[in-house]
Amino acid sequence: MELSKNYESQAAEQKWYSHWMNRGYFHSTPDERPSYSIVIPPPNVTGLLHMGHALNNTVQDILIRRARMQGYNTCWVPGTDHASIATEAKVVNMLKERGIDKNSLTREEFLKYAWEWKEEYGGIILQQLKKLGCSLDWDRTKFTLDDDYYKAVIHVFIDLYKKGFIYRGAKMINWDPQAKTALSDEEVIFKDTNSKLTYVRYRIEDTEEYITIATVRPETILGDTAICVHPEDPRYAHLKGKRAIVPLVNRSIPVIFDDYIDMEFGTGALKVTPAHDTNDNVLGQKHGLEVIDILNEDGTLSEAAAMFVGEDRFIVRKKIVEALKESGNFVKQEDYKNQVGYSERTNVAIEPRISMQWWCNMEKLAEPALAAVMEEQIRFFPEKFKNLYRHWMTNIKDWCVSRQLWWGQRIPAWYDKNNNIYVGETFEEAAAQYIEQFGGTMEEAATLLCQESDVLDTWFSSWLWPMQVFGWNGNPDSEELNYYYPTKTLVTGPDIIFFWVARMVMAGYEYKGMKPFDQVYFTGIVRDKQGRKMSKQLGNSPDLLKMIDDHGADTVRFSVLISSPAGNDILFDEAFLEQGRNFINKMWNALKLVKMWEARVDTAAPAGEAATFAIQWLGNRIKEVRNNLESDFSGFRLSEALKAIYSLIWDDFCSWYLEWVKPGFEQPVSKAVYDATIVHFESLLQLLHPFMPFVTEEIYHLLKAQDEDLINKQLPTDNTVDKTITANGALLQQLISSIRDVRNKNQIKPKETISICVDTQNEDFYTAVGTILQGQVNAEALHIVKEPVAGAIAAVIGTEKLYIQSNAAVDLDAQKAKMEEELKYLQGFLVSVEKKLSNEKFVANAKPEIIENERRKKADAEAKIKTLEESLANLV
RNA sequence: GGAAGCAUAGCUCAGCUGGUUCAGAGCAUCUGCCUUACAAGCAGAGGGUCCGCGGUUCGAAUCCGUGUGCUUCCA
Repeated sequence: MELSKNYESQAAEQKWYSHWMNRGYFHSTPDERPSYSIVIPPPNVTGLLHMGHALNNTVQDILIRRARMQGYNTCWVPGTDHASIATEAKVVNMLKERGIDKNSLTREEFLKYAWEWKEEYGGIILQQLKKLGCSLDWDRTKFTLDDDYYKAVIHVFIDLYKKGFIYRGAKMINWDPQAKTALSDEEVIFKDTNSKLTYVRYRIEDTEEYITIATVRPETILGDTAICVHPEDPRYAHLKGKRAIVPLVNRSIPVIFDDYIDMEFGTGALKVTPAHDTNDNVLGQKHGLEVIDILNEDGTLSEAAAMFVGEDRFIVRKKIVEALKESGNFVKQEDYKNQVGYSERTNVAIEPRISMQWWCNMEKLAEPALAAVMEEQIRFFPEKFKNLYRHWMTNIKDWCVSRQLWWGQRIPAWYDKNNNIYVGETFEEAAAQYIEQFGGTMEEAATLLCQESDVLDTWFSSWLWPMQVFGWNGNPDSEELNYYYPTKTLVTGPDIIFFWVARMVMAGYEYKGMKPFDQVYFTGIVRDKQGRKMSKQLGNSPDLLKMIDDHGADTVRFSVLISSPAGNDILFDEAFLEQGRNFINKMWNALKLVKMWEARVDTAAPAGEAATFAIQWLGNRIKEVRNNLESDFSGFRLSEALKAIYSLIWDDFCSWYLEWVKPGFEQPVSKAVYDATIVHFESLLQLLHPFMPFVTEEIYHLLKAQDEDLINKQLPTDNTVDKTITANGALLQQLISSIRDVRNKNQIKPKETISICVDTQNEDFYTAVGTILQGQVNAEALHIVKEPVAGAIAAVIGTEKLYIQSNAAVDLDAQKAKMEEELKYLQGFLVSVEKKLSNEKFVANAKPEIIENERRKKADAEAKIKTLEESLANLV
């Protein structure tokens, strides 16, 4: 078969993905094997694949593919969440384009359009994950608004309501005036904002005295219901019991005293607007202040403001300053930097607002969830996130779970005329409660009761994800659920540790009595070269699909992973793509070499001692790396693991092994060598497969006709390493490199042959691998000697004394200098080792293996020094 | 204002339980090679007071304290 010059990723990726799918390798059903399950962090149904997803999902795929090769029954569950706000915004836009106003639609009509949108555009991201090579169990694809899922969420809501955790109440919330919905604290992003601090004076009632306050939100003056000063502030002590007049609206408000006030800030006097500021609200409650809500739900001023009614809050902020100037209440304005909350979804400034919402008390739920992480029943990687988690869990606040939207699980509560609440799975259930209390028929109840129009926060559904994807609701002890739950590993970003991770742990303990996962690996955040977070606004996020088309999924996976140390942020640079491409090219060329040998296999030719050594050496190196991978994986040091495999393939296999066993030009290759090479190549591909699944599967099948696929090939468990062989390999490498260095330094042309003499204690070693050594340094002869060789370039490698004969002029001084430098270093080294060994405290305190190691170092150094000294003495 | 993390080669970063076979990788630089798998390559080389200071220890890039600089989270 003719191989193409380069690996062609597109064809191979399509071929293998559909092959794997057709064979059903990704699908899992419970069996006698241990399970290894992962639930995908469900991407937003409106989402498109970006670098963060690429990292996150590549990591999950690596874990799943490796587990599959280790004999686990692997199950990786895909799905999306309905993302209330984001989706509703998309649908509203779609409607706008069609000339339809959302407000003209009934809820049912709107939801019809929403589902239409979801069917057409939702889940694009799942198709994109296929491109990336993700081995997800597609038969299990879940959506947080699926019927069973919807019911599960409603069930949990009702249960928590009955337990008294969920309640309805008017509180200060974060209001998004664009999406016109409440947001949880976690959905608000605080940003440094350039504001203006406006100083305004309020006249003290019945006097000509004024008190000056400073505010960044002068428009809220219209809702002021008090002025507050510090009780110990001498400047204002005389105002006790006095009242002030709100400018423009001339409302009389009390001057109150509270030590909450920071006397240093501004003028030390604060205007209090309980309806529009969280802290003011607390003050208002404490002092029994009136609450005047001057804003509408869209951020315009309401009738209660009495001025600027219907105008936007930001416009009023400017206009009111003019009005204050006219009325003589304006004092001054200065620039001021402060933190302003913005909606995570719509990016508009959040309006603190008092609003009737549904809340979930979290304290009880948090207890077992906190303990689980602190006591490491659930392990966090990196561990530092335990602190963050603990901090949040011990300061947990009630969760605002209602959203003023239509897309989502509608809160199953009905109200009567008097706002009594009836909660039930269905209208009938709720109505029955009403009838029991007040009598009447179902028909009558239907006209009297109306359902809450709000839906639940999307996170209120995704916190059930690890359970409900396995059909928890209605069947909480199914074989299926018990087999896959708890899942093994959760892979997610630290930015949703509160939104999602913590809440899943709570739901897990509350509803399954068990943790949802054994361990959580928090990946880093993908940033651009300049360290900026990748975002749509900055436009610094590369088009991932284009990248996959251009470079291949394996290359993209490689580039993302190689730069992604455990849990640290990664600075993505497209230069990593080049490294990945070159790596694939390297393997492809190795394949070409092996395929060239295929035609020249000689069944009669013996492997020979040298090639046999090379085969054994590489076999042991592979085992060694396989051992190390174990710990890299258990600590999620995936970039380290990939580097180790990369180096094993490029350096050990391609640069050393293949060169060592390579037959001469157009020479036959021994069948034993050929077969062993194939086996080694396969082992290497297997190690790499989780990281780069397509190219490895492709090469694996091109190597020879296979009766299984690489994706399912089981990793060997015996990894006992013969250290003598690996040490001999290292020595051989060192000899080769050193002699090549000598050639370079002495400007011996590559084609010029040399002759080597060696004074050694290990004659057998040279008998075995001498041909390799000669071939690698272009030496026509290799002799064992017992005496120094005159006129040769002398070099000492460890305890081997080498003499290199060539046509090049011998620079004795240079050699001498080099050896003396080496000797000096070794002597210094020996002194430090001896110092240690003669230190009683060291011998008493250090671990035995450390001491043993020091003794070995001492003997080693002494032998090397002896050899060097002899060589130096003979240097003439 | 509270908390955490980071500071290692020109650049981007590894370095897991303290111990000279760990001071390392990729890119960049220099030298020599179009050697019949690979110039997307091969063979070599140079380059670092492991941020400053102090401490613990027989021993510190690694642990502790402190200063400086940067980043992030929370309020």
